[in-house]
This record gives sequence, structure tokens and C-alpha cells, in this order.
Amino acid sequence: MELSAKYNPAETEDKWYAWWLENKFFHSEPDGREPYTIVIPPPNVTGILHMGHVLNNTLNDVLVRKARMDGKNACWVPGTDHASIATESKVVAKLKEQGISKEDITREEFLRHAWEWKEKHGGIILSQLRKLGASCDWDRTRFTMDPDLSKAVINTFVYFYNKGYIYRGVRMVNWDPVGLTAVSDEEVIHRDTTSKFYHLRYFISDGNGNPTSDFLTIATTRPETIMADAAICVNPADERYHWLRGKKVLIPLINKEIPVIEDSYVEMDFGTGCLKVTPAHDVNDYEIGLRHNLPVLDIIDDHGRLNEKARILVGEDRFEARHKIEKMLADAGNLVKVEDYTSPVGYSERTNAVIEPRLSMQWFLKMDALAKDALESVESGKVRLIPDKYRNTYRHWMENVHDWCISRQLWWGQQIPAYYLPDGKYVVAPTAEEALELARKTDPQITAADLKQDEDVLDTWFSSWLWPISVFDPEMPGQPDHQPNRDLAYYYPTNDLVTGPDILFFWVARMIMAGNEFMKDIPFRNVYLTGIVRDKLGRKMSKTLGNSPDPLDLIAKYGADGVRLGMLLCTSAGNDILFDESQVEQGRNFCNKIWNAFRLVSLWKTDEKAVQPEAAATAVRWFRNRLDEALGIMEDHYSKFRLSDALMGIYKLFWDDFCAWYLELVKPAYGAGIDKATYDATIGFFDSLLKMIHPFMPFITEELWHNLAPRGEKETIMLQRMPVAGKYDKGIISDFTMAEEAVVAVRAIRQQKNISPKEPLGLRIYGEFPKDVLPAVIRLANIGSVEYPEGTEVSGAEIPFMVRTVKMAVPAEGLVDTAKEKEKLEADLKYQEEFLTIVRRKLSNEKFVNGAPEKVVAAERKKEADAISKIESIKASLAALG
RNA sequence: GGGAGCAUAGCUCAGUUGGUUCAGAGCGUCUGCCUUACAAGCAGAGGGUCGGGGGUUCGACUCCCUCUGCUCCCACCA
Repeated sequence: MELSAKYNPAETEDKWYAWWLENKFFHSEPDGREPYTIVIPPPNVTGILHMGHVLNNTLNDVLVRKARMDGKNACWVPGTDHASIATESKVVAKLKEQGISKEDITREEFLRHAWEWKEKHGGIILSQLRKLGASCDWDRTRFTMDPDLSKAVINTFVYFYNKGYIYRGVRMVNWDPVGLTAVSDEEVIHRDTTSKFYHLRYFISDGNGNPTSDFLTIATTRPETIMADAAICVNPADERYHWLRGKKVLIPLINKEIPVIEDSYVEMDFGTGCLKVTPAHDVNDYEIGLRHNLPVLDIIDDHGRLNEKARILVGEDRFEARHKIEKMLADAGNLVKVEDYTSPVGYSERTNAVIEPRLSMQWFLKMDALAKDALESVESGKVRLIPDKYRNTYRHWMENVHDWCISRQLWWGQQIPAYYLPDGKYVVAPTAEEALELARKTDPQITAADLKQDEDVLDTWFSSWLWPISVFDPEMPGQPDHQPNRDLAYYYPTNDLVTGPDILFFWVARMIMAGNEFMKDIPFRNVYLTGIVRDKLGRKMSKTLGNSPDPLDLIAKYGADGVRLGMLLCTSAGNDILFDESQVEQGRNFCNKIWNAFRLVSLWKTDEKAVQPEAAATAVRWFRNRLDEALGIMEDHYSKFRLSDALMGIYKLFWDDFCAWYLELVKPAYGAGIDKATYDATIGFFDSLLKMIHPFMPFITEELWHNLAPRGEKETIMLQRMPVAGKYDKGIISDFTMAEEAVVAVRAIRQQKNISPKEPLGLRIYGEFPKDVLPAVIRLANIGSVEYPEGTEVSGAEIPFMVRTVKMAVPAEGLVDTAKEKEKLEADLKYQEEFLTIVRRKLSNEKFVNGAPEKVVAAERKKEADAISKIESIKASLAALG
């Protein structure tokens, strides 16, 4: 078969993926083997593949494929997240394009549109993952709003409600005026934002609502909220303001009278020391308001506009109002000054709208007990975070956790199972029927029509925190009497979770909580936290910057294997990835290298009569040992989740050791046959190498593995066992390294002296060079004859070099530049002598000899002996040069 | 404001309890090669006061202090 000199991934990748699917190689069912389980971090159902997904899922796939080849029953469960706020806003936008407003349709109609949209456009990302080679068990694909998963969410709510962990109340929440919903603390991103600091003058009231000439000055960043002021507050220790005690002041523009109060919360040296207290629109002010029993006046509506309670600027957007009120205050003589000011402002993670702290009725889940257990799971090491540094962050969060606001004013999601009675009381039950039963206990007259279900849905994370449980057995969460089904009992807890540190709290911590609560066990043992994918300038990849390549374009251009390798090459856990297309190019080039190595081997014809050349025997013996060494190192890297190190080790094993040294040594002369022993060994090595590479580059390895030897119809490399590291002889590897050094030295001489590689050279060895590897030197350095001259004389017509402590030389009559050689030798001598001095200084230091471990001292003595022998050799060479 | 982390070759990063000739790897760079698997390649070479300063130690890239620069997380000073 004639093979192209270039590997063409497009031809092979789709073919093999389809074949894998057809044969259900990714599918897992519980059996007697040890399970290895990963649940996918479910991407948004509306999502499309970006580089972050590529990183995450490539890592996942490497782990899963490795486990599968280790003989474990590997199961990678895929699926998507309904992502309530993100999806709902997409559907709203889509409807708007069709001229439909969400306000004009019913909840049922909206949900019908949303589901329609989901069926049509949702889950694109899952098909994109196939392009990448992800070996997910697609038969187990789940969606967080699948009916049974939704049921699990509802049961969970009822469970925690009955346990007393869920409560409803008016609290200050983070209101997103664009998404029109409350969001949790974790969904608020604080960013330093430049704004203005307005100094406003409030006149003291004469007691009848009329201004006196006395005034105080407050400083605020939000002058548009003054109409909602409930008091002015100063620190009780602030003597400057003792004269204000018992006074009332007038809110500018509306002349409303409010009291002056004292609270130690106020910092005397910040601003003017006078704080306007606006309980409805600031978290701290709300707290002060509670302490001082202040009225709460909410002057901002859902959309962030001033409402009629503001009395002025009604209907204006909060930022527009701020702008206008500045002028009004100035005109009224209340504006003292305006300063530039930078302060942290909260933004909605999803919509990027400025969060409005706002009082509203929401549902909360108590976190203290859950957080305590979840902290313990990590502190005890039951759940391992990789890298370890995230433990600190995790602890800090768990120790300072707030109750979780779980209600969202949206329609897309699981509707809260609370049912209101006509008198305003409510009951919580999994279904309307059960709710009715409950309600009738208080009032037997109640009918189904009297009950009204809560309008809100639950936070998306309130469903995804069940993911590692509910994908296997949705009956489990919230039902303590339920026994885990066969799948859950077998696959739980999962082994590894690969995800980004940005959702450590959103998701990882909460899964640990749910696991502890419902399974009495952790959900996963290892959490591998990836970095963020950035461009090569270190900028976060984003649509607006346009610096994010489309993974599918990359796959089309370089192949999925190339993309996977390019991603993995620069990955270490917890560190950001500076991604550059050149890395993918490197991945593609590696594919090509493997391809061409195969091409070479595939052209060989065995010759039964051929005898194994010495060089080939040397190579086979060496590579067998080298392979075992490399396998051990690879396993060690895997065990520490150092996947890019594992990959780089294999990369070099293949490219340098196998191609550059081994194949060059065993390669038969053009047209000649190859002996069977060498051929079989080579095929065996190639087979092992392909298996080692397979988790990283599944497609090309499957392709070549099938070409390497005849395979059965259902045989796949992905279900072969990973070679196991055997014992190896360090001496053989070390001796071969000497051969490599000798070859490199001779090649360097050829380059310097302009001697063609085709011209055989002589080799003189003055000392003990390992005989076993000499054939390798002869072959690769193109040595015509080897001499072992007596003594250490050097004629001056040869070019010497050292391999460790063995002096060797290439005879080069007429090519030796005596002066230059002398210069080189003298420089070398100087270095060795200085080195010897340092070593001897150490050895003559009693504290060192007595204090350092014997091993270290012995090593120093060896250094000393080696240096002495080298110095002798160099001196002899110099003497011979004259 | 609180906390965590990072700084090693032109770039991206390893360097695991302080001690093997430990100053490394990959990429890039330079030089020579279209050598019958591969120019997406082969062969060879150069390149770093381990951010600055101080300390501990027989010995420091490694431990401690400090300064500088960067990153991330958390956070209610209006």
C-alpha cells in the first residue's frame, strides 16, 4: 500500500469516531470490573464549543481513555445544563426578533417556545465534542431539565424545606435589572469602576419642615437615591457632630424631614463623616435601618427606573436620574462639590448589568451545616483539590458562606413547589395534589383552584449540584428511604472531576454538599482545576476581542489529534493556558512524525535468512529497557495529574528515542530485507508506543494500530491494555547514552571539519568504552575502523573528545588545526581545574565531610576522581600537540 | 481592605524532603543539509548572576525576612 508522505486527519477521524459509536465502545454498564467514572461539567445547552471546552474535555478524555486502557470500566457521562438565566435571555431575544414580547404571552406559551428552541438548537455542543474525539457514553446523555432530573430537584427542595433549611423572606438581594431576577452572591462580580463622589448639603429642619441656615454635608456616589433616605447617620464618637443630636434634616429637592441618628458603623474619617442611610438600596444601610427601626422606602422598580415613590424623576433610569439630579441639586444650592471616585461596583455575571441591591421576597437555603461538612470533606483529604493551593480559597469561602438565594424570577427552570393559600400562607409539596392534601389540613374547604404555585424557578446550580447523583439515579436526591439503584451504587462516587476554578464554589462545593447530604459520601475523589485559556498575549479569550479561534476551524485545519496535543502541551493544573496556534501546528507535526515512522516500518520486508546485525541487537536491547523506564515515569506523571509532563515524556520517547535513535539503528539498507527478530521487536515497540499515545491522540493511533498488524473486526486500540512498566537495567540505558554522546561528538566534528556523513571515519578509544553499545556508534557515526591505541599518546593528527571520562579521538590527518585544538583543550583544562578546586575545597571542609550525608560526600569524591582523570587526559593531549 | 499565588533561556514552563556535573524541557533562534519515512524533516550549535537586597547553612533555584513587578480570589467604607 502506497501511503502519502503527509498524514491526512480529515480522512480518518470521522471514520473511526463513527466506528467507535457503532460498536458502542464508549458505553458502560456495571460489571465485575473496577469502575472509573467522570461526569462532564455540563455545558450550557445553548453553548457552542470554545477553547475552554476543548481544554476541559480533552483532559477528561485523556483520563477516561487511560482508565479504560488500564482495564477499568470507564464511564464518562455527558449532558447539558439548562442554564436558566442564559437560556431564558436567549429565548426572549429570539422571540423579540419575531415581534413577541415575553410580557404578552403566558408562562405555558413561553415554555413551549423555549422547549422548541432547545430541541432545535440545544445540545449543538455535544455533537461538537464528538469532533474532538470525546469518548462519552452518549447513551447516558442527560439534561438538567429532563423530567426525572427535574423531579429530583423538586424532591430536594421539599426535603430541605421539611428539614428546616429552606426559608422564605424579604432580604436584601442582588437584583439584576436586565435579567429581571435576583442572583446569588456568587453571581455578582465586583469591578473597580470610576464614578463621582457627590458632596451634598442637607439643611437642618426648624422642626416644622422648614430649613434653617444650619446644614451638614454628606458624601454619596448615588445622589439619585436621596429621596429614599431614612436618616442621616454619624458616629457617636464624632464630636464634630454632637450638635446634631436630636435634630432633623431635610432631604434636598423634596424637603422631606428625616432624623439624625448615631451608629458606630460610620467611619469618621471617610467622606464627611455623615452617612445618608438608604435602607432600600444599600445592604449596609439596610442593616442600620434594622438596628434603628427606620422605614424602608423602595424607589427603584424592577427595571432600575425610579418609581412614583421617588416623587421626582419618576420613570427615569437610575443612571439617567443620577445625571439629572446632579444639575437639580446644583441649581437648588445643595451640591457642594463633585469628586472623581473609584469604587468597586457589583455586576451581574450573566448580563453584566450593574447590580441593584434591593429588598425582595426570596427563597434561601441555609448553608452553615452543609458548608461545615463540605469543608471537612476537603480538609480531611477525602476530596483532593489539584493543585493543592485551592484548598485555602475553598476553606475561606466555606467559613464565610452566606445563605444561598435559590429563587430566580424566571420561567425557564424548575418551578418552586410552594403553593399559596388564599390567606397568604403556603405549603410545600412535590406535586399540586400533595400540596392540596397538606393545605386541607389547615382548611378543609380549599380546592385545587384556590392554590397558586410560586411563580419563581430555582437557581440552575440547585439542579446541577445533584448532577453526579441524578445522572445515575434521579430518585435518590431528597428521598432518604430510597436505595441507590444499580448504576448509582456502582458508579458513585465518581473518580475525577475536571473543571475550572471559576466554578469551584458555584458547583464543586455544592456537589460536595449534596453528596454528603444524600449519599453520605463525597461525589468525587479528585478535582482537577484547569486554568483559563488565554491568547498568547495573556488576554482572556472572548468574543468581543475576537481573539478566540473556533475550535472546529482548528480541527478542520490541523486535525483533532493536533488540536488536543496543542492544548495539552501547555497545560499544568491550575495555571492559565497561553494558547497559540503554533502549538497546534506542533501537534499536527507530531501526527506527521508518527505517520512517517509507520510509513518506514510498513515498507520493510522481512528476510528469514537475514541475521540480526549487531547494531540492531544493541538497539533492541536498549529500547526494551528504555521503554520500561519511560512507562514507569508516565505512570508516575498520571498519578500526579501531570498530564502535560506525561505527554511530553511520550513525545520525546517517540520522536527522539524511537525515531532518531532506534529506527535509525535498525533501519535496513535500501532495498535490503530485515531480519525477523528486529522486525518483530520493532512492531512490538510501535504497538506499545501507539497505546501510550492513544489517550492523547485517539484517532491516528487507532488508524495506525489497525495498519500495524491484522486485527479482528471488533478490535480497537482503545480497549487494549496499556503496557505495564517492567523492570529495566539502568546500566544498559546509561551505556547507550554514552554511545549517543560519542555519536553526537563525531557528528559535531564532521560539521566543524566539513566532513560528509557519507565518508567513514576512524575511531580511537583510549580507555574503557562499553563494548555492547559500540556497534551503535559505528553505525550512526559512520565509523570505518576502531583502534585501541596503547597509552594515552596523541599524535597531533587526530581530534580528541571526551565521553564522560573516556577519551576518544577521530584520526584526521591534515585537518587538525593545532592552534585551535590547543586553545580548546586549554579552555577545557582551565574549567576542569577550577571545578576540581571547588570540589576539593568542599572536601577539605570538615563541616561538610562530617555534616553532609555519606551519599553526597561520596558523590563529591567521585567528582574529584573524574576531574583528576580528565585533567590528566587533557594534559596528555596538550603534550602530544607539542 | 483581607487572603492566596507567581517571578528560572527570546517565548511557554519543569525543577517533587536544601546535596547525583543541577541550572533543565518544548518551542523559537543560528549554522549546515531536499541523506532512498518524514523540509510538517535531518544533523549540529549558541542562549540564563534562577526579579533586587539581606539572612540561615558546610552547602540555597529550593528555607526565612524585605523590596519591586504581575496575577487571581474574597470583600458592605457610603
